[in-house]
Amino acid sequence: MPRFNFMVDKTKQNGYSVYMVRTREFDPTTALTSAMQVFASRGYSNTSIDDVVNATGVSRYSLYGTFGNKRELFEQALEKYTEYMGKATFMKMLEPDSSFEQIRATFDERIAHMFENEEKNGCLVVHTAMELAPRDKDIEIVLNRLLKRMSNAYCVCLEHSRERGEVKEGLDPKQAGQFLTGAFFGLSVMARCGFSRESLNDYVDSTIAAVAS
Amino acid sequence: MPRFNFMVDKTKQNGYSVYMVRTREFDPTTALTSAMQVFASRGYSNTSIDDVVNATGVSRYSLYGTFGNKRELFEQALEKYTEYMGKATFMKMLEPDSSFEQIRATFDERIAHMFENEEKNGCLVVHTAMELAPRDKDIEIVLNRLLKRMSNAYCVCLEHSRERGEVKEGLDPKQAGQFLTGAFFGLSVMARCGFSRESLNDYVDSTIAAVAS
DNA sequence: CATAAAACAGAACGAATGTTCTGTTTTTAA
DNA sequence: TTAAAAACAGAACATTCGTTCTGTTTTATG
Repeated sequence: MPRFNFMVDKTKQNGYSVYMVRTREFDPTTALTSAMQVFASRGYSNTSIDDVVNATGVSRYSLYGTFGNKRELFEQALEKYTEYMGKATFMKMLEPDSSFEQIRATFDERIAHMFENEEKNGCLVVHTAMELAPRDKDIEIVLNRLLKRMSNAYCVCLEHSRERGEVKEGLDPKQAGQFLTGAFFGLSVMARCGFSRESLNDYVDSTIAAVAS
Repeated sequence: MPRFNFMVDKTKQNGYSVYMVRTREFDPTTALTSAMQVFASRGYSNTSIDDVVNATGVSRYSLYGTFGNKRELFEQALEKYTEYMGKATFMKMLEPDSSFEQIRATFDERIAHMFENEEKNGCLVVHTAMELAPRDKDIEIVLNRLLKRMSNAYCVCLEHSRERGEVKEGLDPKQAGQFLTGAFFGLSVMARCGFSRESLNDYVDSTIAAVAS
């Protein structure tokens, strides 16, 4: 007696039985986005299924039916987060004419995101790095890959800028890309320690200045 | 029927009754240190009282009798952590002849601390900033004060170095101090994302180079 | 309309965890 | 030696939380 959607025999057309049955009342994609936001705000352990139910408006049953369990739901949320975190700003750094403005944009976007909510948004990457990565190799790999991608994007942008003589003498773009990535996450920690938006902007100024000529 | 030490009527001499009673079998200071280490590794929520019992070798009863409850124990552990975190290295930066070597030492000490354990040590400040600060104003204040102290120490050291012409032109020491503090915590996040010790050393190189002339 | 089957709502269950309670042991002044 | 009282060990309790179960509703085909 498979009661869950995902248990349905997928050999039948569309994975549904010959009867069309009751339709879903929620959109899994938007539900996942809401879940992702709760996790980003509170981390994994401090977010209960009830929190997710409240945030998404989706019933416990449907959450389990659609996403498996809390852990799998989280993993999908993390995947979505790492895929989309600052995607637009990071993509722009890969374009041939990218410059420091694009580097700054990645930080600005983050600050804006953190102050979006009254209860300040947290960074799911930092949350996960602290509470799960040390005990879960798979999670660590996901995060490590993300940070490598970010470092690379910064690196590429610095190489573009260097051709125009905008980069500090003797700077190794690869190493500097990694530096910017670390500084990027330091920002999230400072924000959670109650630093003002102006302070964070100063911090970004210093960070950019560190690699500019 | 006060069974706990702290409930004893302190009006009697030494806070003890006329009878000297059974002596404590553990040292509260070393127990607090052990508890602090467990919290630093797993954070608040992911550390159970059983974990603390195992780490300290102190019974549940004695923990409650000595420290109150989990929350108060944590607060004392956090206080101890913020008081002693890199105290030696940060103090040295305040001395008149301090230089970049002292700045580097704060980062080096941190890296050494993180790789001290097989299961890498985490940073209790980052843990707490993420999971408690947003919902507890008192905790946020404690962390904010610590970060301000750290920023100031970096600032003072930069002013010393500047007099010897070792600091980058046009750098604002106060702002740069804050920058170094943020970069300091970025380090912890990268470590938890599986970056190698060499990578972290490169990161420190870049950070120091950002403020040096 | 009848029916199969999934979506739904919420009760129920089991495990984990923070906290308290109970009975025993230890200590030293009287 | 006695006695008072805290330290101790571990059982017990209450709550929270992840997960599953049960009964009802909805859908559209036969």
